[in-house]
Amino acid sequence: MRAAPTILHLDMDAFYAAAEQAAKPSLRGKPVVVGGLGPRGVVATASYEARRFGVHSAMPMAQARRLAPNAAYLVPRFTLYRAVSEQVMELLRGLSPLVEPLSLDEAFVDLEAGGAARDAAGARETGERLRRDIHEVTGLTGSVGLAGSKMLAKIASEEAKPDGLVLIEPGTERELLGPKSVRILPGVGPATGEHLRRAGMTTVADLAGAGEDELVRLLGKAHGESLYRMARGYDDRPVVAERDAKSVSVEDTFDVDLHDRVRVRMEVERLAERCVGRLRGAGRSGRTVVLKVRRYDFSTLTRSETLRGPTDDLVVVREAAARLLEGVDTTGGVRLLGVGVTGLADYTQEDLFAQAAAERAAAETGGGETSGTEAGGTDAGGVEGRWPVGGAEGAAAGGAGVPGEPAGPQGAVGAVGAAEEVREERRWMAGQDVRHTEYGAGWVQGSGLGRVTVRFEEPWSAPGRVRTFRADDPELAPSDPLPLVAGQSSWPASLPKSRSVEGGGGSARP
DNA sequence: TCTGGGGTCCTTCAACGT
DNA sequence: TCTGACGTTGAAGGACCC
Repeated sequence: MRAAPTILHLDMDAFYAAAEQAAKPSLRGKPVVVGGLGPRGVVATASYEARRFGVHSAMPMAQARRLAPNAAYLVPRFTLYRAVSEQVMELLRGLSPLVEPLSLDEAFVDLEAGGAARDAAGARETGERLRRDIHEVTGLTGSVGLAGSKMLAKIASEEAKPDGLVLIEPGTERELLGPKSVRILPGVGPATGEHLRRAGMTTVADLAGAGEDELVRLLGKAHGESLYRMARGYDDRPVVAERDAKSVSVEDTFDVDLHDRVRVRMEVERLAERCVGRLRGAGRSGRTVVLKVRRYDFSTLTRSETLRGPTDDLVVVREAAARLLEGVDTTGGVRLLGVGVTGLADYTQEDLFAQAAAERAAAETGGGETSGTEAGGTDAGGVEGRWPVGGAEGAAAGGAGVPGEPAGPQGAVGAVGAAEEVREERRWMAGQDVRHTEYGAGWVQGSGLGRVTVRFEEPWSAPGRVRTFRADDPELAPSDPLPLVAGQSSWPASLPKSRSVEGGGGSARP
């Protein structure tokens, strides 16, 4: 434990929803829910207005719609969130070289390493200045926690929400933690919480009083020991700036369970392509291929195969995934499929060719495959953190589904199809940025039946008017997100190209 | 109309080599 | 040569986090 509260935890308030409200003046002060719009979507973030109706993260979207039928339901726009996140992280890096991002909207900062604060007063002033800067640059609010450890700084920022700052003075930790629920400690989720409750422990003080041996007996060595330390306020985990990923994976939940074995195999191949695209985008290769299957009854199983050496070869990964699928019974239906690679190594050319050659020789498949690397590289490469945008298709858009089999996630097929058939019907997602040659910038409020409704407004304008167009109106085009604050010179100039065909349909106001 | 996606870490068990 | 102890590795699953 440090002598001064110089670990800072920043947590942006209802980040995705707040960014949407900042971008769309007509939604300010209104309930906004961001998440998957398909029949199996869940809530990613709800604005504070929506939370008053009981809507919260990870809730099934259908349930959210029942609780808050008049909220705006939007598909996530990671392009925007990433750009705003980068602005925030840049401000944090101005405070210290030791910044540990946890996600797009959260990070730890070691203020001591940056010399930004040496005592409580200095830390508080730095935190308040940061909050002002964030609001000035992004138009959004964030909550700041300051303490002598990561655990306490995170608890402090939670207490500070929304739009506040809380500092925990060293020496007050146990008194502060004691009466709180065990669930505030990192690593205590629903299962561990219930386990502890059955053992008669509901507060942090109960854990501290139980003793290390008892917690180890209940939860195992690693978990028990770390929890005992945390319960007494000890946490010496350092802020770590750079972390190498240990695995890369992609998965898709289908709108309707898949029963056709051929279709299942095809989806596994597509997932392998996307996975390898991401792997290569990160300049990595991996040794263990993992197949994940969630069945109709939500039971999940994984199968894995470790290769002789690391690879980033599409053919190798695809064939390994296909072999793993052979050993899985899919009768009854498949709800989700995933393909991942673990045991990551840094990419080397030698590894690639040696492994590819060895695997091909061993498998003796050949089958007309050439190098097969192009598909993986161009498909979904580099697009990470995607929401299941495909889930919004089919059911909501009411078109362009795959005949026979219900429409599932369509990322790869959609993109390929669009390249060949430019005249194909355009699809619009609720919340998507657009530009009209006459009316300017706006966003899709809803679409369907060959029509798209657009609200024309900008982050710095008054709430705008709504107009409806034909879905194939040539004057309407997808566009990149605008900065949330007018005249942003620091707004990332090279935003990823907007993905116009990644989903469609749905409505912000059903 | 129940329950996403992308991760990390830990535990258990079995196989295998020494 | 056989057997047990032990460490390592791989496979699978579970809990947790955002």
